[in-house]
Amino acid sequence: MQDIADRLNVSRSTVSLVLSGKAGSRVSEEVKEKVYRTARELNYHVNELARSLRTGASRLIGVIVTDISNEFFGRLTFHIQEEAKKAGYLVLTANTNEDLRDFEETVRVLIGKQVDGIIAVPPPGSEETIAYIRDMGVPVVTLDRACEGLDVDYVGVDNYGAARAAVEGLLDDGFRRIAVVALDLDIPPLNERRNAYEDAMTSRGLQADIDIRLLPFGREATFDFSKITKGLREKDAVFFTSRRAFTYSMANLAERRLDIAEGQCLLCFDDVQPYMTIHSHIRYVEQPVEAMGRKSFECLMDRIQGHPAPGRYLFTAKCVSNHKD
Amino acid sequence: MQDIADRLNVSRSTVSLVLSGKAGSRVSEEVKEKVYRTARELNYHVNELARSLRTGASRLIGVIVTDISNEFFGRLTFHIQEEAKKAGYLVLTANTNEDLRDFEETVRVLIGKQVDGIIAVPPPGSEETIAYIRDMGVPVVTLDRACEGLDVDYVGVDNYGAARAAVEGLLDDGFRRIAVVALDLDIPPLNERRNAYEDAMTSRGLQADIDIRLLPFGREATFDFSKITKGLREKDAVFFTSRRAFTYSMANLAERRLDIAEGQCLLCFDDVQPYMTIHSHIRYVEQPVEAMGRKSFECLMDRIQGHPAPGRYLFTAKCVSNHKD
DNA sequence: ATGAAAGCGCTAACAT
DNA sequence: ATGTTAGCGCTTTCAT
Repeated sequence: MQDIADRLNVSRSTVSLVLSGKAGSRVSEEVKEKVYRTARELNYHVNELARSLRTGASRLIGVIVTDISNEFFGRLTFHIQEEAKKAGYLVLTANTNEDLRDFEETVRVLIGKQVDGIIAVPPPGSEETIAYIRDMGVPVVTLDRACEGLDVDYVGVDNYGAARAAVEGLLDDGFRRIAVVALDLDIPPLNERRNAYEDAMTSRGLQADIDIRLLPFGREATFDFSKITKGLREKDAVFFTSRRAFTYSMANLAERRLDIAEGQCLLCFDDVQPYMTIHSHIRYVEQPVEAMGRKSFECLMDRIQGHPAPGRYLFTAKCVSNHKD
Repeated sequence: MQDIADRLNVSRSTVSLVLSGKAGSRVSEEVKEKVYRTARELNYHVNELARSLRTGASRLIGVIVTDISNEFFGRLTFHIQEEAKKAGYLVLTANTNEDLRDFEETVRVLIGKQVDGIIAVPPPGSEETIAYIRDMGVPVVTLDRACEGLDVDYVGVDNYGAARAAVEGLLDDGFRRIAVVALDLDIPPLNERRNAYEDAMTSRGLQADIDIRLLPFGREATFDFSKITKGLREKDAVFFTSRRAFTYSMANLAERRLDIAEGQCLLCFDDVQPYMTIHSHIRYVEQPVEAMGRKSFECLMDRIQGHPAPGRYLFTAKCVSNHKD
């Protein structure tokens, strides 16, 4: 910058004004032109770090998810990034693997990097950390999972409502003996979906048929899958409360050469469209991932721009089926 | 920092020394202790931006992929991030959607943010941009796709070798009429896989049976899928050159109620393990994603730490089958 | 063992 | 319309 100024016999401030687009009519067109040209010649790039230090805004946001390799979070992140790009922000992404320590550490590092805001999928027990972010004066919006009793932005889906409607749809269509296969993870969305199932069954007087199978969470978990799925063939329908529960089961079914019964209906919370060929009757609950990603970024921008009141945005999810008729 | 110094009647330098862990024996244990305590009391966090400005190292790296919501890239990114975390780096991620302009712009922004290095999946035609990054003095490693004629780090898989072995494996097992379904995208990995197929067929005197179906690239592409897949049922086997080609086809098959022929073998380049239930004979080529992710970060670190010579790391991919016997 | 001072590259009052 | 100056928060050499 000094180089440009020297070459042109103007001051650094003038160059700064021009290059940051804040010149307006304060600098003559002639000088502006020269500055631009010289900057190009010298292959000059502003040092955003220095700029951020001075302005107090890094134009960086942090996105903390459970696991970016999970397609659901991958898609959310993608849409957040596309919005961020338009708004001139860059996105720092990090994974928690549902680990609280990891989350805390990541938050610390992100704040150290002076991010202008954070969008986070809070792992279990992270309420304090979320409150801490907010108290540090860093705008934060929680995604996918709400933080109970915390007045902070939240963007998510109506898990209970969508799951309940889907299960009742099953019941309406004559599927009565419905089992659940779920990841053994204590997080709100999964809990709500299970609760919706239990309530739906109970409201139809089918509490005796409530049947929940838990899949251990974690990659390397070795366990007896066949034991967990024992008797599943006899069910009218199976409700998988997340894509991971579904794909995990499918993969294991394949390995053990088990199969799915003929007229059985498979219901999954989350898009499993590519699996529609597997079986003649699959239904899934489709979350509006793109809208959620966009909304969470929009929320964050509102907060960064000083909007005071946090909001809670609950999206509805619709059920899709591949069944004839 | 000044606050801490004031409270303790020491200088900022002393505080800095202690807090950055460079104190060694230069500061008395007593003062060190006090500094730590006071920092905690005041809830002090170093401003990494200022530190980076001063030290010239941002501890930030950029990862540019095609599309983070694609599971392959999501997993690569995940493993890069886990390595980065260990090494004390944060990762800025961005998507190009295979668009060159987008890539160039992203590179510009990342360099402006003073990233210490970039790991990139280069979109078609990005050789110049890659060279530019390098010439700017920013360490760069290309991932998944090599840049022809550019002496820059590269981490990828032996696409040709793995595809050729997989197709010849099919031929050895008596599948002769093999068709290809591929995304219509001019990128090295996809091209190599197609070439391997053509060469394998030709080497067995089956050039007359070469049959390649192209799927338009891009989300909103509307086209006549059934036209593209016409006659596929009659083939002995179908080779999908990428997961996207595979899942896309599966999704469409499902929609149109088409099906796959009995004894047919489905071969896919990339892990489609969860689909193993679909059909009795599926093979897929499994890329060592974790190793690739780790290696690319390791490479970048080498370069950042001043290692001079770029390397090319070609991983081998193995073929997996679900067929009995 | 500790402090003073300069400076990383930029911006923004304020002055001219 | 342009320049001067101070300073963002930190590190680091050089003195003491």
